[in-house]
Amino acid sequence: MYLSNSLSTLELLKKNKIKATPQRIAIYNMLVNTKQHPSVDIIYKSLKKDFPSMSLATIYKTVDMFKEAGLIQELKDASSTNRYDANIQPHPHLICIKCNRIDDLEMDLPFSEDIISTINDTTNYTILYSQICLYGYCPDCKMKERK
Amino acid sequence: MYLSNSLSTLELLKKNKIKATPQRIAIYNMLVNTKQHPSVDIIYKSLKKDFPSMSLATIYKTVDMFKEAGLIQELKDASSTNRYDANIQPHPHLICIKCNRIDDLEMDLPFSEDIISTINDTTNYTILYSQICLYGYCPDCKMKERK
DNA sequence: CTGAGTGCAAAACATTTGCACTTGT
DNA sequence: ACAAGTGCAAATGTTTTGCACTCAG
Repeated sequence: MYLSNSLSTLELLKKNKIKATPQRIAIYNMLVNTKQHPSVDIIYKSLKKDFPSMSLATIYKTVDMFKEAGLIQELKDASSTNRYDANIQPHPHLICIKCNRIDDLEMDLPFSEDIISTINDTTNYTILYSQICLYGYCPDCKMKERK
Repeated sequence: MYLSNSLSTLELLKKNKIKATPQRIAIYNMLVNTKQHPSVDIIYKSLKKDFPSMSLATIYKTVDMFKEAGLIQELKDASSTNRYDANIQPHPHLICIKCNRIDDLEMDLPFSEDIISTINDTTNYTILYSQICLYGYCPDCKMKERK
């Protein structure tokens, strides 16, 4: 089971001082068990069967809270819709500009801590996190596409 | 003048088989003359004095067409609003998560052609372009922020 | 002259908000 | 018990669309 060697979702939320409601546990579990980088709407549809009355607003509030707590990361697909990832390790994303599918790229991050420090020094920004997005056609859309 | 050594906007549009309307010329000129990565709304407000009847829809259609033609690049600020840049050289962006200001980072792109080829081969994606976004506080917001 | 472009208003979405009701601790 | 969370509906903000009018080539 996915939690065998780690905290249960309940414990994780408590550890982060987040009140553990069934909805929040379900949302986190869904995110941690998929590689699909789901949108709020996908989360909503996916949990609909277990929580028929769950509202989109709850999911928006929840993912926002998880993001603030650093439990998940937010990214945007090619059409700008927010997508969520329970893998909080910075890692490049492959984004299909046709179907909006998002995959992870297994690769080292080009921005080391050193580089971030240099950027902070030279630009006067305070960089907190970075994202690398590679846009193009996914394997499926590549075949259908002729341009 | 900014065009002294290059094509006029009129010529550039014609070269790209884009019908050169006054609106399109004005939008492109505005983008090429700023480092601010403006949003559609900013472009709209900025051109309002010269084109009082210009509509937002025209600007949306125009930037989309320019993007498809490869004349500008689109990026998204921290709140997801689309922003535009007439500098089509891939370059990392610094994005303020408080005021949504976007600056360019003068730095080499970590993704060389070689790396893109490798990614294309190993992932079966066809990568067309990439974006590197560094999120944090800009110099102005850094000072105001206390957290 | 004619198809492409523009402006307007309405529509379509994604996301946020206010508030009464419910629930975890 | 009570502050915090949820669900609903309405509001907001951005982007898209349909269509009659206009204009660049």
